[in-house]
Amino acid sequence: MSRYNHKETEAKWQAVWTERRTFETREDPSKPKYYVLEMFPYPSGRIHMGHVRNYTMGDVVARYKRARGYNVLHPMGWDAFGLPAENAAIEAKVHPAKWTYANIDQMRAQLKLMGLSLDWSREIATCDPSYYRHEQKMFLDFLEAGLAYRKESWVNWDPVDQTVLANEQVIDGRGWRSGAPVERRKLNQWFFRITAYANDLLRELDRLERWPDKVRVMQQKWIGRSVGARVTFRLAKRDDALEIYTTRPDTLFGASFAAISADHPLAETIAAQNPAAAAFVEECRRLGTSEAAIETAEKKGFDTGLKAIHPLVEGWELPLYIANFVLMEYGTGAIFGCPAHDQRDLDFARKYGLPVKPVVIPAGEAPERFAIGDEAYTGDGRLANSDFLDGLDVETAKARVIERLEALGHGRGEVNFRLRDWGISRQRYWGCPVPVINCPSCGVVPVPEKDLPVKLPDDVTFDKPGNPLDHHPTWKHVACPRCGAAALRETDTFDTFVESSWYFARFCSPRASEPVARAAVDYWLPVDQYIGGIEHAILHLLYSRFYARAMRRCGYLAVDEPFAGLFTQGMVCHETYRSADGRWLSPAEVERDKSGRVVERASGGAVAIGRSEKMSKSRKNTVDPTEIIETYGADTARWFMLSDSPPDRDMEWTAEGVEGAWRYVNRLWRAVEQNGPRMASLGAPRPAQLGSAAETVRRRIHKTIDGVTQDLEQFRFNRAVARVHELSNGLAELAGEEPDIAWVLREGYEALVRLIGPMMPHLAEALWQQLGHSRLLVDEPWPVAEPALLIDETVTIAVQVNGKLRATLELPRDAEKTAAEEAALALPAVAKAAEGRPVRRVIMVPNRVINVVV
RNA sequence: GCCCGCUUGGCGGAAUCGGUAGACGCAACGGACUUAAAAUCCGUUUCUGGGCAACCGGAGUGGGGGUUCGAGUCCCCCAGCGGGCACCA
Repeated sequence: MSRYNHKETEAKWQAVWTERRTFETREDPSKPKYYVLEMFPYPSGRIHMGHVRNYTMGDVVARYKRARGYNVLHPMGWDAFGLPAENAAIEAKVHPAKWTYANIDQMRAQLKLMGLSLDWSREIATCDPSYYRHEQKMFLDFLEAGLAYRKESWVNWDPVDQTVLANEQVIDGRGWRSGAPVERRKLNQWFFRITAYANDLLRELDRLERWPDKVRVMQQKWIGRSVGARVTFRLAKRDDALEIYTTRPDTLFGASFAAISADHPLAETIAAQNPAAAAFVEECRRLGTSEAAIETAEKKGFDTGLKAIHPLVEGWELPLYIANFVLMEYGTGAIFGCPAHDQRDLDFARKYGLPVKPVVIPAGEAPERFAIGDEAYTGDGRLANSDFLDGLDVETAKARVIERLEALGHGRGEVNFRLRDWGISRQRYWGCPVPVINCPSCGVVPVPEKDLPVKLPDDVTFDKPGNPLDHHPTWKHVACPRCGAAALRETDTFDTFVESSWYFARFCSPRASEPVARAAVDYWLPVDQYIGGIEHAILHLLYSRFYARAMRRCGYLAVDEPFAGLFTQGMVCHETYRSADGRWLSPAEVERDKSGRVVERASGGAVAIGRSEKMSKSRKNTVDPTEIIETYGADTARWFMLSDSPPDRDMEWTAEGVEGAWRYVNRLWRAVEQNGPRMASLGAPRPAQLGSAAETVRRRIHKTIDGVTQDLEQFRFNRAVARVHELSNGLAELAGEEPDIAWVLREGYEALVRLIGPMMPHLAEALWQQLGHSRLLVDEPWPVAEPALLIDETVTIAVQVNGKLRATLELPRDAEKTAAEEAALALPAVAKAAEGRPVRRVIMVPNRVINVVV
């Protein structure tokens, strides 16, 4: 008997698929389309297990949908701009382009070993001018449409990476990549007007039914819609006024102060004349948003001496503070403080001895007796101490106040969002150049379309910090396209999230001379199933949703939502190992000794086994996919990836688990080979009479087909695997040489092979051939279960007494209630459990349970 | 602090509508084959009491309470773990 040779088999079928261009796709209006996309990789150098998990899942979906008759688009490319390439340039003195393309070559070769059903003819790399030129073209369109703009603004500056970070890239006050504390700087920056779609991006989340709720909630919070009012406070003895934003206009009569952000223009004006104010503003800036968060923020303020006049009560003046807890980026950068009903305002009021007057009284409390202690009251209630609002509930009071403010010309209802415009400028080399020219007399001039792409220069140096494009001797010096005068090219490049915000559209027509070919995107978009990590739940997915809208406005697309279905996979984890002296050890560096203890391979020293964590270089708990594929084959790796854990949860990679998967591959191979002679009735018609054993197994076969189909539809790969195992076990037990047995055996193995096709494509293809087929399995349709075989003729019914299982009963399906009851009551176990008590009730759930209540 | 999710054998997990808890895999143990080992095959494996045994009983899905003929599943309270947001006015 031949042993299964994964190397030969996998190479063979990969070559066959490639030669036949099996997975190359084109638009075909006669077939339903299905676009499967996995988040494309950053070409870091080598693929990791996270990629294997991601692309295995995508491939199962793609191959399954293909078998179901869909015209499947399943492309792959490279998210190729980004910092690591520049770091490599600095550290290894290799040009970012060279480094990137070498990595791409290596990773492409690795991915090809996995046997993925990818259309490689559509491969794109975002660092290629043939990709980013279109991005530049669309940027010019966005500029014209008012969706891109430049403004001077405070930015998050990463002092290590020497670049600007989007708010989304600042985590706990630190740069998401460098981990360095972020500083604040004021720079001229390019932005995408994502806030223009804030409402739409929020509202449309409800319609993304095939997205995880979790992701929708995260985006919802990120967009952060709040309903309130903008209120004007005139300033006493000055001719200007202060605009504040509040969500609690109903509490205006409980005001005791007003406060502005240290970054508020008024604060800057005051600081210019008052050194103490300037010092306080400086302190706030230094602590910034980052430190404040870490310190759980003591509320601090500086009394400007100015007075804000209450908009509803003539003559009521409130002190105006500069306060460290007021954010310039939200609302108007100014607030009114109502200490009784806002915890921050209360903390502040207690510190500076300001009045605390409750104006919302909870039900059951008397207005004159209700007092605020250390906690602000933020709940519901009736208004009091509030003039014309007294006695109203909160919602009505809000509406009434807004009406009054509008009538007085002192304010209006306003909706605010937490979402900020997307800052896209980066002071880096390895990104797409912003295609504009800064002319001393014309200002910002777009690069004319005929001059696109603005290519990155190759001859750059990385020997000093900052932007190599800025240091380049000639690149930025150009003539103004408008007036011809000497001008400077913009040296900022785009945030790399820009490239990944539209690659899904480019895949539809990857060689088009325009950003997208309209017919192609109209056919393929939206992506039917997108698969990737939860870490992109906000940034990438929100940016892509914005981009689709922006592209639509500029006439490129007809869809707003790029991803109709989203699946977020869990991480791949592994045990961690440490030597006695605290060194992390990789799984390859440890082994089990004779007594079963885990020891260091090199020294035999003791090893402490740590908990399972996400595979990472720092913990050294990584396993190289290529080594696994070399040893066990791609099918084994894929099968194990799918087998144990639900795909949305973290999974643990174990050597034993891989071994188990590998055993199954071999067991199946042997089973088909060994049963070859028995199943030799190739293509024979079904025998007229099937024995009961054969009949039973047939039912199992068709139930498996049905179950696996549903499992794959619902991303329950682990259950699909379990069902395949079950059927395998069932077929292995099928004994006898009779024609009916042989026939059913053949039906069973054929079904099994077809069902594993999407999961273990090489093995399946080899077994399909072994079973005597000349067509490729990949071109075969998905098996269909015979409905009649999904329903059993007899059922096993649980018999309970008072809800406790006492016996089971074999009955014909859909048995009469009276007959079933009689049979149940006749059971000795029932009589025994009843202990002579009379039967009070019998509850029957057809085909499932009979419960005798005594 | 707020929001969300999770908690089932030694382990990963299964149980679609409230209806036989523990499918399937891993690990472990016992046996067959072998000079031996590996591989393979067969069997046992939630805990617990009784029995040589087939078997008979009890408990059991993080803890406590509730609804129900019946709860892993629904409701309330609590704990632990994980994730997201976090001065957003």
